[in-house]
Amino acid sequence: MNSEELLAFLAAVGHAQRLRIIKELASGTLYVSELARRLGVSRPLLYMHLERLEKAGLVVGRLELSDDGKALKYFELAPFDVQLNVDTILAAARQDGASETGQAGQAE
Amino acid sequence: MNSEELLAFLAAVGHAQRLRIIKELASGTLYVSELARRLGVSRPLLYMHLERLEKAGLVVGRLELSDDGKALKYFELAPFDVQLNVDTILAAARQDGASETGQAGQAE
DNA sequence: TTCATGTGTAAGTGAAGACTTACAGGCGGG
DNA sequence: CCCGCCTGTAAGTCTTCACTTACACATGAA
Repeated sequence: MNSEELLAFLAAVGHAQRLRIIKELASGTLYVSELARRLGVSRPLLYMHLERLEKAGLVVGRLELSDDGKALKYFELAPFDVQLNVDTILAAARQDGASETGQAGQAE
Repeated sequence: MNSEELLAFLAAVGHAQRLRIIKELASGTLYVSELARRLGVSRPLLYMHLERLEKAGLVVGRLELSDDGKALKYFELAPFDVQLNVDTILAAARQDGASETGQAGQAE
């Protein structure tokens, strides 16, 4: 994880609404409209946030067909675990220059 | 650490400039003007960021008098270490309602 | 006194992003 | 056909926040 990815991650989580989304999804997968109702948030707004969370790798969405033929966009939490301290940040910065040496290390 | 504090922390770190400030301060304490020069940032702007970092508890500043009588505002990193995953976030949320029971637990 | 260093803040500009309203569909059922 | 549910996205508004310029003030040295 380099600086850019770390930043995207932190900026994604560092927002009240998105934190709420994570909390809600923690209890299980939901589709967008249902999630919007639970959070009391407009669907387009929720879309924006989900998009951002997905880009940062915090959630993943998939389109599914329900029994009665309706298309439902389900979102679920992606497992993430980032230790945040000075060393972590410096380590991320060190990755920036390093041109992907080593054959595809662990976790991204 | 409750949701509010966690959010302040994440929002503080989730910004490119402030991440740079942390990196720079990682190598040692600096006073504002010097830090501004190193980062190539205007001093008032740096002030804003430092203020935010200080509120979130990431840095601490103290005013000192140099040998030649000049007042220098030094900033240094405060030790921080936050594990960021779903459980951590849910744990923070759980603290929100809990009205400070238990006599002053560890770390804030 | 003037110049160079520093702290601190006020006030304005500008861009980013959060949020809304409004629309384009698709499907099933009355 | 017209509702009810859903997915998408476009196009605005509006607020927040990043950032600049400009000032007031203090000190030590020339």
